[in-house]
Amino acid sequence: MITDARVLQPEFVPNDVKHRSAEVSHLSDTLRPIVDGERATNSLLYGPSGAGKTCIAQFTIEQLRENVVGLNYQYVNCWEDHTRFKTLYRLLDGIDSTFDIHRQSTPKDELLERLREYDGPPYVVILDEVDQLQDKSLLYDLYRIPHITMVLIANREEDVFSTLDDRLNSRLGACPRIRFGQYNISELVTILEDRARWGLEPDAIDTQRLETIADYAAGDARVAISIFRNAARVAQQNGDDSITLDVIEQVVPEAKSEIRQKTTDKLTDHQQVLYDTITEAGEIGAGDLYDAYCEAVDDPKTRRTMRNHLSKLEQYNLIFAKGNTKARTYASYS
DNA sequence: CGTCCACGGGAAAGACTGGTTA
DNA sequence: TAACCAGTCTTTCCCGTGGACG
Repeated sequence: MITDARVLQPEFVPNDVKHRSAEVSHLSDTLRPIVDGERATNSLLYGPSGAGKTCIAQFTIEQLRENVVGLNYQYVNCWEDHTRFKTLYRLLDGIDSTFDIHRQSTPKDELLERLREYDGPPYVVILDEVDQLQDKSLLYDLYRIPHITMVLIANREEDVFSTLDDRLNSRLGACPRIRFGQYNISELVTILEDRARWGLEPDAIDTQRLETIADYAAGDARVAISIFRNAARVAQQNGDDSITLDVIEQVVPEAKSEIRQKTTDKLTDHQQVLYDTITEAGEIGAGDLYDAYCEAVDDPKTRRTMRNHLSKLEQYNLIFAKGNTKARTYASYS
């Protein structure tokens, strides 16, 4: 039933994107100077998850590459590479300059220096989840490298700018910001229709079922595609020749938890214990939480480390904190 | 109103890890 | 093989905050 599994993958970037033409043209206008060999301004894409930010950034740059010979670009997920070193390393990787980098023999700021010395074609870098970047001064360093153009991506623009210092705010604060809203049901349906046409046999799924999926996804294209992919997989395993309503309803929970799972997989054991404890308790204060945590693990870390973990969990949108000082409590989503 | 104190979070020193070098 | 080192994680130290309590 599945004819092309690639188009069902979340990272698949289609040749043609739907419902985002305004955003695409805004971003490509911003990047246009590169076509004429001039310096383009940096930009920020922001909006809720599953609104198409990453997809549109990659799509637009792919388009740009058709017009600019040798244009280099690199996608960096600052969540996965949240330290200064890792982000820089990945940026150098995008221009194949990592071959002789060793921690030992490479002086401290050799990585940045090498980026500065790069004199190839223009270099467009996508910094996804840029609010997760540990050391924001890296943005300033990158800002000062003329041939690098940054496309920043975040959920909320204030997450980015509130953590920048003054000099960065005055520089990046003026950059074009492109807002992405949630998709509505019919937009999600057309997105899924394309994937169905490209990746499934004809008549494997009808519009009504796609609407059901879109409904469950609540505006999040990532969730929609995840439900879609899982439903197709289960239907194929069952030997069905089409995706039934039952199968869709069956995979909704696992599709949604799949996305959360991706997050919790990145947690350390100690962070996982904290997260589980909070989820179990529903809502818990810092003192009780630390006691429960010490009970649950053999070698508890200090309170300060727990606070570091908690703020990490909060950044990951796994938990949220209510109140500020003494009366603060932690609770988990879902 | 002043004191107390649990809490959050910045800064910096220290510990750990895994790969390099002599 | 042992000393070494950069990056990263953890701890220590510390200060500001704001609710509780007399």
